[in-house]
Amino acid sequence: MQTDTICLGILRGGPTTGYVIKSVLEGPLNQIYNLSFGSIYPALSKLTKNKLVTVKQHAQDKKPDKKVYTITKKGISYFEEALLAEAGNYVRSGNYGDQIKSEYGMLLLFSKYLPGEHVKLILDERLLFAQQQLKLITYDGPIAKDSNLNALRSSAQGKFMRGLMAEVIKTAINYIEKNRK
Amino acid sequence: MQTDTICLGILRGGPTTGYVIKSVLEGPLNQIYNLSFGSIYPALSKLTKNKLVTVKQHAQDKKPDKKVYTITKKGISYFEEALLAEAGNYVRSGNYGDQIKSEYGMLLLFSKYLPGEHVKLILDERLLFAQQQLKLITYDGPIAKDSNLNALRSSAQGKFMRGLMAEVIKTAINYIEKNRK
DNA sequence: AACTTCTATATCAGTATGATATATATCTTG
DNA sequence: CAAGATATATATCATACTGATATAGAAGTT
Repeated sequence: MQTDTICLGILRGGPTTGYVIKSVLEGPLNQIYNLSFGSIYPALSKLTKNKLVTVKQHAQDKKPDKKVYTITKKGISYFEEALLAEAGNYVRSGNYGDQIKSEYGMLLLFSKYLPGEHVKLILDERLLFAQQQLKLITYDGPIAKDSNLNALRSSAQGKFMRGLMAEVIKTAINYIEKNRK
Repeated sequence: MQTDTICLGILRGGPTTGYVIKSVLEGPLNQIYNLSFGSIYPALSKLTKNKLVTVKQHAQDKKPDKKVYTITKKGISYFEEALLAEAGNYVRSGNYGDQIKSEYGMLLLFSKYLPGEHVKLILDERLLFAQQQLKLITYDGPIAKDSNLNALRSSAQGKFMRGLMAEVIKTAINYIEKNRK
C-alpha cells in the first residue's frame, strides 16, 4: 500500500501529526505496517502540496512547530478511490503474503551457529517484547485525543484486527515458552 | 540482517542458485524474511568477488546458465562472525519487533471504507493463502536436493521455527473463520 | 546534578523493491 | 492439440524506503 494512502487512512480517524502517525504504526499497528519518518514526512508534504490535507502550525516556542494535519474533502474522496484501487491490486496481484523482515526469526533459524547464551538472550528479549505488545493491544484504558486510535477501539474492523493480533501474539508466546529448551 | 549474511546462511545448508534462495524465502521462510532478486543477485556477485562463495556455471543450452553457488571456508568463518555481530546488534538495538508491511492487514483495518464484496474476496484469498502456507510448512514428503531445506527439516532449530509458524498460521485461520461476520 | 527518554521535524546516503526484459520447458485448459 | 500460463533462471534500474544523524527543549529517572 502506498505511504500516501496509509497517511490519509490514519488521518481519516482525525487530525494529527507526523510524529503521532509514526507512534501509532510503531505501537498498536506494529504487527501490521511499519514506516520510517523518512517516508512519513515527505508523504505529508506531498499531500499538503496536492491539497489532500491541510496543516496548522502550532508554534511551541523553541521546540519545532507541531504540524497538525487534517484531511480535506478532496483528500477523503481521493483516499476512498485509492483504497479501492489498492484492494483491486491486492486481489489481482495473486501475492497474498506480507512483506516481512524478521531479524529475530532469522537469528533463531541460524541459532545452530550461535552461542547458547546469545540465543537465550534473544528469546528472553523477544518474549518480553511480545508481552508488552500484547498489553498494548489489549489495553482498554484512556488514550490521548490526538492518538487516532478510536477507529481501532470502537469499529468492528478495529476490534477484529486487535483480536487477531492478540491471539497470534498469545500463540507465539505460549509456543516459545513451551518449546524453547 | 544483511542480505549477505542471509545468503551465506542459506548457502551454509548446501550449494544452490540465486533462484532457489528466492524460492526458499518465498516458500517455507515466507513468514520470516523476504528479499527480491534485485537484492539477492547483486549480493551473490559481491560474495563471489570477495571469495566468500564460488560459482560453477552449468551451461543449459539456450536457457541462461544456472549458477550454483558454494560457500567457501572463508565464507563460513565470515558468516559465523557476521551472525554473532547481528545477534549483538539485535539485543543492543532494543528494537525487538519485525519489519512488517501487511497489505492485507491495512486493507482490513480500512475495510470500513471498502465495499463488502471486496472485503469478502480479500478474506477468502488470504485464508486460501494461509492454508497453502500451512500445508507447505507442515509438509514432510520428499524435497529436491538443491532446495536447502534440510536444516529446516532435521535441525532442532528448524523444527522449532516450523512449529512456531504452523501454530501462528493455525491461530490466524481459526480466528478469521470464527470472527469474519 | 546528570542522564535518559519523549516530543517533534527534517534530511540523505545507502539499500531494497517491483517491474521489466529475455528465453525455454513444461504443465494446464478449452 | 494448440494456446496460454506457469516454472526455471539471471539481470537491471527507476523509484521508494530505511536507518542514521541533526537539532532542541521538556519531562522523567537515577
